[in-house]
Amino acid sequence: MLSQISKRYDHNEVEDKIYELWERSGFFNPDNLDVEKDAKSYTIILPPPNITDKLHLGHSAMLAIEDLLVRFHRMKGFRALWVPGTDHAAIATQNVVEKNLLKKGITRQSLGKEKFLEEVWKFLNETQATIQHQMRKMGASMDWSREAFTLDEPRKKAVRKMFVDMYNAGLIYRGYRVVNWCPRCHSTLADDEVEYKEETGKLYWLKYGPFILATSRPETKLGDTAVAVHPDDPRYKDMVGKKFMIPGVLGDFEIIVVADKAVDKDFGSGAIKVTPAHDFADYEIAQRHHIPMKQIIDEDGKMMDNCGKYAGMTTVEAREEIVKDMEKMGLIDHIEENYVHNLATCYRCGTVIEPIPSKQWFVAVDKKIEKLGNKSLKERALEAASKKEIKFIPERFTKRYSDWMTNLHDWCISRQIWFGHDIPVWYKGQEIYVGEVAPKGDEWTQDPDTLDTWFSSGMWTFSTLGWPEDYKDGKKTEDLAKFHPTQVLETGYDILTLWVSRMIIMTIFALDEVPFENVYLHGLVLDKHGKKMSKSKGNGIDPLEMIEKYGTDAVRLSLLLGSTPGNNVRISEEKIENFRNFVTKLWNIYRYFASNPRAKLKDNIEKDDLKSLSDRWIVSELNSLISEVSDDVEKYRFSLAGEKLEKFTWDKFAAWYVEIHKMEKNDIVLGYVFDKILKLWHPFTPFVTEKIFRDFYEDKLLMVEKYPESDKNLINKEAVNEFGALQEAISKIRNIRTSYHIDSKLIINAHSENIKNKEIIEKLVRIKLDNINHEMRTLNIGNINLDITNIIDVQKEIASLEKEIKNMENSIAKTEALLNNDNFIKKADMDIINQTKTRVDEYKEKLRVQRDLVDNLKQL
RNA sequence: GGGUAUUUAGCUCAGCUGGUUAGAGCGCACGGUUCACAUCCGUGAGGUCACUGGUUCGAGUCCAGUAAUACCCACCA
Repeated sequence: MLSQISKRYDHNEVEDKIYELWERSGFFNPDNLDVEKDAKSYTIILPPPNITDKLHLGHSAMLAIEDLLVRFHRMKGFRALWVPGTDHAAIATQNVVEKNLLKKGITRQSLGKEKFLEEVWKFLNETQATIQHQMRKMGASMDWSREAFTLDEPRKKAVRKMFVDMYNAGLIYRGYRVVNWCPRCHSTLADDEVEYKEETGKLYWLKYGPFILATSRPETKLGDTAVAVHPDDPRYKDMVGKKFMIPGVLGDFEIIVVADKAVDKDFGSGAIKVTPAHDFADYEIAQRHHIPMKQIIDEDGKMMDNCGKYAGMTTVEAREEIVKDMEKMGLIDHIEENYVHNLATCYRCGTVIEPIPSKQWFVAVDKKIEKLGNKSLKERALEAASKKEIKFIPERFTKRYSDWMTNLHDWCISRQIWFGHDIPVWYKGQEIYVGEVAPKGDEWTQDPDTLDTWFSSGMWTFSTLGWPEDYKDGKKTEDLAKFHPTQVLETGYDILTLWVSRMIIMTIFALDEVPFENVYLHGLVLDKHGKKMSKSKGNGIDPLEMIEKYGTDAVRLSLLLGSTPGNNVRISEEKIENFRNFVTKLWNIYRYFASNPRAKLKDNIEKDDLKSLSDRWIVSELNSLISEVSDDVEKYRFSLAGEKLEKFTWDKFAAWYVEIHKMEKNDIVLGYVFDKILKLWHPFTPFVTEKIFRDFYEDKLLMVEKYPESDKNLINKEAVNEFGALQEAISKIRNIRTSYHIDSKLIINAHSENIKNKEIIEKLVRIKLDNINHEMRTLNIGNINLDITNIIDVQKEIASLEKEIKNMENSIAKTEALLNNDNFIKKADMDIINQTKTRVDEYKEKLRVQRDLVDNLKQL
């Protein structure tokens, strides 16, 4: 059989075929799984990647983790479902397509909406196909029959219904407000889509009628309608409530002085100018004091017609001009250079944000409604976390979520871009119609805006599971009943607030339940220097290239091991290469195994099948491993689980048991352990394990085999201890061989009065054991006497042994002191005390052996 | 300004509820290739677990503080 098995594991040859086999089997779809009638479902909805680009290594990490979870639970007998999909990423996609078109000299406006959208769809069909291909290459066991897109027909329908329902419940309203406006994207942005960048600018101190006050934006003076001071500030007490005429570059204008606690007495002069239309804090002050609003900046970020000679300038141009003019008029007190402050920019394109007033659609997060038990969306969303209906892994993110949710303002959901979900609202003069389908009659025009991309992705867990069809009269049916709430949302911590919190809000409203029971947050994938991978830096690692070079299994392992939840992972090609070596190791174990024509995988074993110490030992270790690994995976400790598996496979099984099998030839045990190894590894490295398994069973799939259960009866502590002693003796002899440069081919004579495991020792350390006590200079290891005549440097060996003896004596002293400590005896657990006692006995025994050894050497 | 995390071997990182002589991979040193595997095997060197206190019979692990680093949130005119 071995001759037919290729010497190398050729992942490129194997992987696509295996994936096709899985896909054709239909088992990605839980409806086809052969599970118990009352089997629980296990659902993960894939966080849909943006169709703006192909997948990067961060996505690969996400896919590796989710596939691990899904495969694990599928093998555990769950109705496992993983729904794939992609996100239309409204603004981001529009920007990418716009940029591409600009390279050809075409602008969005010149194409017109319809033609432009055609270009967008052309683009997204391509990237979508690439993404689907990449997911398959990662081995993702997703149910493609349920694949979704945030902007396909079913999702459009769901979004429309959601909007209408929320509107009817009074949670969606239209308001005229100051919003974050990106003059480049020509659209609003949500608060958390704004990025702040530090900038060194100037702080202008203005002579402002009776005041002197500081501002970084003197051009907004044209829109000022008030001055605000702190109510307790004695300097301005008498001025509150009075009106003043302020000299300005376009003539005098009137302001009113108001007292508001938002003002910081200690900053600047303690008085601030209020520009309600172009500053959030000012807008809020204006609301509280009923101050009028005067808009001076338009949607292009330019000064409006009411700005006299400054009209048409950008804010930056206007600032320079106005400052010049104010200086001429003597209105500038002084200018502070190098003033460091934060600049609000658009997270998609980096353009400076202008706060401007605008009519937009909002979701009210603080409004209490009956449907939510007279609570607000915010209250219910906070409850979900505090009542642990949703658990965060790692737990610390609960706090981040709650803090963010507590400070949430009404969510602006309308966007002035072309690509996205249409808003199901129609206008006829002053009349407004909100409904899932357009009202009859020609005179109605639909709202030209589209919805924030998070509105549709916020519905992702249920819009993909048949909502609204599978939800009648508050009852879930079909898929929605079977698979919702989902078990885990696995995603990067960077979108905890952007996305996760919105899903919670939307789902609570639509279904009166949480979207998922657990939120597992993985870190960012960084390069080996801890830097973010990016195209511009050229430090990115392309997942497909790595898969091609090292195989998917190796790539998956490099992303799963050596990391902890919520922490960033550094990855390098060397790391991937390393795990490729492990996959090769697994393959070589298989080659050894299959070199025996009688080799068969064995699902079960009887105690009688265990013939030797080695058998009892490896089977015991295996069964301990099974329960630990299951437990680790269930508790999201993938890295730990993988490391334990690796250690078992490489160090225990390959390095020890397989070597011993060459002598003992217990094929049953070998087949049993190997069978379990393949199953335990499958969720981590699905391809190589499936390939090996299929070589034994043409008509079965490892993917749907039962996950191993630990059999406690096979755990044998004595065997583990005894084998440990054997390993130690062998290591010691090997150690002696290397430290004294004994020719590796030289077979050392040795004798023992009571030889156990003779063959193993002889073979593994190249000695010849007999039980006749010759007259020879010997070195005693355990109960083995090595004939070291003329071989070793006695003094050197004594010195090294004495060092060990000293260490051992220290350990004994420390442990005995502990045992003599009354407090320890009184307070420690009985188990711990017993363990400690056993330990001290073991130490003493070792010490005795070593002392004998030294005495023995000294006599030579 | 507020918050969270990180700090363990030369490098990258594990270490779950406090309890053996703190681990892995890479790198390094030495030795090894007919016998599954040089993408390998064997042996070894290398750590005051950032620092200072505290709680405890017992601290890498818990608490407080300090320092460095990273990130998040808020935004102040």
